[in-house]
Amino acid sequence: MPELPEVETIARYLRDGKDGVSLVGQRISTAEVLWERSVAEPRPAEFIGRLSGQIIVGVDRRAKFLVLHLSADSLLIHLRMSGDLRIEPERNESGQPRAFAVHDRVILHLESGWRLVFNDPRKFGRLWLVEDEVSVLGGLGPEPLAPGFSAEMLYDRLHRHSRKLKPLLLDQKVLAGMGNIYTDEALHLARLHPNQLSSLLTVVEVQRLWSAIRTVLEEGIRRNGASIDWVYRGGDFQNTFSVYQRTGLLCPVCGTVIERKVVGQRGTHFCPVCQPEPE
DNA sequence: CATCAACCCTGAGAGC
DNA sequence: TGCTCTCAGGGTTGAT
Repeated sequence: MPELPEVETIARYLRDGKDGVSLVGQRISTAEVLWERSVAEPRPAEFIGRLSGQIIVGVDRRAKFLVLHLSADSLLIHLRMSGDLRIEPERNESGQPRAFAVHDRVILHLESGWRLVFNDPRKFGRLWLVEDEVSVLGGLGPEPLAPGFSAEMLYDRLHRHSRKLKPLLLDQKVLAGMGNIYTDEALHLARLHPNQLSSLLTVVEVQRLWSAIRTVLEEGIRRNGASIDWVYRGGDFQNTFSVYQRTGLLCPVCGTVIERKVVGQRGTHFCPVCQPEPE
């Protein structure tokens, strides 16, 4: 499930290209919507009409959103659980039109003869075409890897609430980009229990958490994200997990058996010794 | 304000 | 082998 490092990896792929094909500078000829609910706004007919003719002038990431800056609008894409994007030629080697794959949902045809395909088996992903991206992204919390994001800022945000750390870190209004994997890994590295109440954290504990969050996210990006389940993106961060999906295996730090419990409706993995349960 | 259930979906894995 | 059942997971919405 794409989180900040995976989305960053995809953004770089779209921007810098792999086979020398980048989205930047390309003009959209038209679009196809194969599953209407994948388009959050506007209505599919307007979505297609407004996209046609626009030029992709830049590709960015904000939290877990991909942001395609177009000549007149912004196209925002959230991959949610199973979404993926690929760039491919419209025609195969023999010159025949390339067939769509199963679970392809939205297609942007490019004048260059290439196309951008949004594929999403579980249909949770969404696309927004908006004039002002603030209407969608406005409520997001700070980027944890931004240079200006300090431990003091995190302390302030944690102490504004009295919530369990796990659901708080997953809350995109508090901090943008963390998902289940990197939250579990960061809490383990920071030696904090997922049930720890945010308002009770000391300065030293917040400093540890701040550092841990940045460490796991940077390592995730360095490894091109994690490839888990049936979604393979070429990343290998999954090989360095300390706790995530390692229930019953041994903690790499202390050798204790990793436990799993549901916290805030999310499967949560932790080491009961490194991360002692608070009172 | 915090918590929780339901919802949106499909495929994987378990159980039979 | 092949069927049915359960469940994960991000985010939103509505109820408690």
